[in-house]
Amino acid sequence: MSKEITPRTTDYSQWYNDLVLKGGLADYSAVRGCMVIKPYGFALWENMRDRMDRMFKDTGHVNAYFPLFVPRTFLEKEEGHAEGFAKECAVVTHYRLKADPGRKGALIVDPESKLEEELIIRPTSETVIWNAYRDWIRSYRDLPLLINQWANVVRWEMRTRLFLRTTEFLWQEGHTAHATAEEAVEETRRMLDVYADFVENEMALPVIKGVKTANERFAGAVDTYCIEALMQDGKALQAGTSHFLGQNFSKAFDVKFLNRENRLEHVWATSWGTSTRLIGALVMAHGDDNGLVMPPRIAPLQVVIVPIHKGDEQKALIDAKVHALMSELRAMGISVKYDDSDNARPGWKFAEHELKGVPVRIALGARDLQNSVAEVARRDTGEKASVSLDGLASHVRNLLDEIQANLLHRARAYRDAHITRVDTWDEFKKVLEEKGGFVSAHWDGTGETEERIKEETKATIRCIPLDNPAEDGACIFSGKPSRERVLFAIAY
RNA sequence: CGGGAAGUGGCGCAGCCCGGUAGCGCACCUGGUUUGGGACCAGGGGGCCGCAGGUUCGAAUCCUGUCUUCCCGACCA
Repeated sequence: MSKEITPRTTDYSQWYNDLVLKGGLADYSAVRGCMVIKPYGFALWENMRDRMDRMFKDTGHVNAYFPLFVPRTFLEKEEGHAEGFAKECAVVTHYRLKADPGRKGALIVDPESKLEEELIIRPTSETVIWNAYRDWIRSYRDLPLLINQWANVVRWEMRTRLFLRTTEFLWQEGHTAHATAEEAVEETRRMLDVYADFVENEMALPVIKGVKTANERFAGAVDTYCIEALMQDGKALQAGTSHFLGQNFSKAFDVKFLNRENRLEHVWATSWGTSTRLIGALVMAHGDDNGLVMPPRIAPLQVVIVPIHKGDEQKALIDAKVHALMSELRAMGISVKYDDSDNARPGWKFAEHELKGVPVRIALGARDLQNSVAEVARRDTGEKASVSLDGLASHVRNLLDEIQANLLHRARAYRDAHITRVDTWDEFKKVLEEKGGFVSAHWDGTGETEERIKEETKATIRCIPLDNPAEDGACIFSGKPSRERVLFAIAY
């Protein structure tokens, strides 16, 4: 079973699909636009989820769960929100089926079961949650309310791609309520930092923190902050968002609290989310033509050991060494698998584990045993080294750290090399066409200009970086004065 | 939702034009030999030909519809 992977240079999209499908992360399903997350992909998601969940809890948040269904009238309450999501909602209109009188065994929607009010399958949960918060919040003593939810959501997209954009996807959404705007903004920024921390340090993906322009803002938000990552094809991908919602939802759902002065005020809100889309980012940022490359810290499997032997006597000797090594590694908290199945030969196993992106592979043969060494191969660079069995476990532990650091370093070097400062419209178009990546350019601050640029180049403003230095200049498109550069890119 | 392509054992494909009841490689099962980068020999199992209609004595093959996927566009995390 040779699993050919389309090289990136031949067809980047196909390469991505090959990695996801052949790497065993996910599969297509019988349902349009929906995918099956397979055990290997789900193990990855679980690792990501667990790390993030810990970080949320460490910053004072608790988990809860709200309904999948949103009454239509809820969605209507916040105007911007309603407009933003209306076009991509799945709607439940009936609650019962019945036998089709015309076709034996067939079912039809029972027209008698029409719902008085349609239920929307949540595209996000602001409305149901704020409707509940109204009853939960009375005074400033109830604040801040810091809640997160792990859930699935549905957005009826026209065109789907595994992990990057599917009709249903898994995510986490934090929804917090605060007594003051300052506190809510602080929360928005804190969670953005948590995301950046997670994505960079666990996923080894460098991100740029920034603010969205009005055009790119979340429907219903006052400000949308984001982390933007760069993929190997030069396209940007939004890896997480954190919104300052102001009082938009508390006003829409009439959520008030008594402040210390005994006066009623609307509360201030935030919401923030990351999704299984991050897996797509991971695949596209680190993968190569041999398959996936998993960052050690979230890899479903960190180390695989492959025995190489002739006959059972040799195998027994290798087994003994391997079992000792495995206990040592496990004691260090490292996940390890002994791939001693007899139905595949070493070469096949090597290729398979490379496809799956296992960070470290150890091959142990009779020859190695004689020399008290093992062959240690790292997935990120493909390098192989002969390493003494003595102290091998701690060598591996260090190597995992090194791989993690190298992946981040490599991705950062690529990212940094693909942030191009341009000052003319010709340059701007040229860089987008020929090089890709982020283009740092002056912009006059108007939505019209942003639109025009998008029409002509497909590039959008990914963000206005948070640590952006002030710099006087002229808008790349209109020539009007500008006070700072913003980051453009063609995005996923 | 428009334009293009594709759906045949688990995977990759041939067969379709010219209708006659399905084949190849890999994978799988059994036995044996093997094992340092995708092993070999022998034997064997597995297919509603995406689904639904229609034409026909007979449909993988012709016709109609429909579903799913890919690529490219318009919309979005």
